Amino acid sequence: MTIAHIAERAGVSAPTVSKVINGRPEVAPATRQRVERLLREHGYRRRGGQGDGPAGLVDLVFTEIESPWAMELVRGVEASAREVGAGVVISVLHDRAGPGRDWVERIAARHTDGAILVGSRISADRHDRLAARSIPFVVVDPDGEPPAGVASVGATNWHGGLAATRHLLELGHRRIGMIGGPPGMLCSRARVDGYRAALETAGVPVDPALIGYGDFLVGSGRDGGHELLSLPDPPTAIFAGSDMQAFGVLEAARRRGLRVPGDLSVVGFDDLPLARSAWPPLTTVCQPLQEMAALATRMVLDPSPGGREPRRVELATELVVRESTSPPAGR
Amino acid sequence: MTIAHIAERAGVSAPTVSKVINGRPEVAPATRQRVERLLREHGYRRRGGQGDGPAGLVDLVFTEIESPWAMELVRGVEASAREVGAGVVISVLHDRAGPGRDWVERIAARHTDGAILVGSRISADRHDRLAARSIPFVVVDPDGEPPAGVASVGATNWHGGLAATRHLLELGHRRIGMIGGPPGMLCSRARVDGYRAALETAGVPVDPALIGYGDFLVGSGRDGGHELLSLPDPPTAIFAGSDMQAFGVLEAARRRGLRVPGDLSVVGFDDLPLARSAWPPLTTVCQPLQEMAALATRMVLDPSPGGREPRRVELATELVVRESTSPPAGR
DNA sequence: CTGAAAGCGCTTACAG
DNA sequence: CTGAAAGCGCTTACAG
Repeated sequence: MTIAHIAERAGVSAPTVSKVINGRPEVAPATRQRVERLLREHGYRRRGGQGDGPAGLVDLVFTEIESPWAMELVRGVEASAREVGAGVVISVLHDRAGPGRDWVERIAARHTDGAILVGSRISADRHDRLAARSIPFVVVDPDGEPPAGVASVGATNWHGGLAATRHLLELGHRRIGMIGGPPGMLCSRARVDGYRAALETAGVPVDPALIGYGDFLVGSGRDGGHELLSLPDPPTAIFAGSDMQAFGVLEAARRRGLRVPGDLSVVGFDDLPLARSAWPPLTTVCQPLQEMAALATRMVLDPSPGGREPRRVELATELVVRESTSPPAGR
Repeated sequence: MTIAHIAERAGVSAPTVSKVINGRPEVAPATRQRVERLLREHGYRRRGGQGDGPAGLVDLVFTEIESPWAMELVRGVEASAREVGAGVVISVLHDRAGPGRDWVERIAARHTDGAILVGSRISADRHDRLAARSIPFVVVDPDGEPPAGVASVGATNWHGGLAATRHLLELGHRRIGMIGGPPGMLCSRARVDGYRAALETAGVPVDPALIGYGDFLVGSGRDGGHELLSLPDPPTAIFAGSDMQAFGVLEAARRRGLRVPGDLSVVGFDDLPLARSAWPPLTTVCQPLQEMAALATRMVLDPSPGGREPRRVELATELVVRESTSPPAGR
């Protein structure tokens, strides 16, 4: 499928199609739309010479890569990209607002076969530009509700939050603190809502003073932990929105001379490899990060000519009980 | 610099140059050599059309990415690549023997601007192929002595091992265990040699039973820790070749009911962000991973027309004393 | 806003 | 083993 083919079908000349692809301004809106639609329908790809073929590249775009959490995703994407001989291009946005205006042009210039966005937004404009160049893409753990027609991959965060909180309730805890991730992120909100749902189902009142928010990193767990433990009536258990936050809570507890789980039970979320080596080994909600990454990669790289309609997939989470939880001291 | 220019200078036709670049067999050895030399000297890069310019891609090749250690390198490379608008392609070899035969062809096909190899070997064959396509490359923490003419980046590992061991000696320890990384890796051997040098300088005999080797990951620290602590005359301090191994040692100590640093002092190597959040906060040797990565990226991406001769650079390490070390119990 | 013409860098098929 | 010729996909400069 070359520029000439598209031009013929659109009833325009090759140069005009070239201009549309390169985002030149001097094209009539109606023409641009007609050409973009054909480009998309035929899955046009630039070929940089006689028989270049696809570049064999997936773009993996993070907002931050401070947590080992990101590495799990990298491992998953790398492994499935390798299976089909593709390379993985990593970039870091440092901004949850999503990729900038010229991002699509940059990745198109390197002939990327598809893009995976992690934890960011995707504007309608970026979405349209990707579609015009038929670069498939998926959002993992989107920040906010993605626009209609955007495929996404996540985990059953609500269920995870429910299971974690239920576990603490079953051990006999009644004052259970929660330190969530960024409140704007769907995955984070769902975990908090699962926590609330478990409390409400058990007839335990939800105390807003027991709910804090952070950024999924160690520091926010430490700060949130100190805050909750300074309360006049402190919690006997804390559910953290991520394993890193849980590590921060452990640190805060130790600094205050509290033993875990004797004086304070702690539950994390993610089940990073490190959770097993923490002290005490961390009870946490396992989300299959590598599988999520592999699925996103396949969605983006596999032509699957029939099923091009965008999907929203949530993979199952599972509570993993280790040694950081026990009945509260009073019992 | 186009194929036509090279052809003119080599006194051959453009198709012949094209054949050399694409590794076609039907070129006389003498011609091939002459063309390859010119290609290299002029830093020829394929341009996939009128004004494609460089692809803006750095290949970052790991043998494994299980440790958060790898993420620090990724962060450093990504940050400096971004400065010059380049993307970072990550791949994982799962083999310390280095990249396979067709690796150079694959990265050349995507027009990579340079390659950074982490912790692997680079064969003379791969080296020659990279040179023929003038793809600059650097090895970070090479496995074994790299061939002559290969640029490398590392840290002052020997000094780090010396400083860590000296610190333990100054605290009064005399039986100091060491759990090193893979004995084949230069960075690992240098740390062990620094340990030996410190002991010898202090007049403390080196006991081979106190030296173990592993793979830089948590598991090998745990296993090595248990082994050392099972000795009839166990060490009062352990120096681990990496922070992850030190975490494993902490785990082994706790499983045996030993307190750190009361019953056992532990020193790591790397100073990962996690070292600060460990319990107790880990005394460790800081190596500037992000700076090492940034330097490697600049070496590979910066044309620096004058200074093309390969360099070997070691960045300084520094002991960071936290709370996992103290005088031995007897004192 | 559009396209015929010229041009770019590269590759292929084939004659020698 | 080599290269003149033809061709590919794309872009640019410019006339209308």
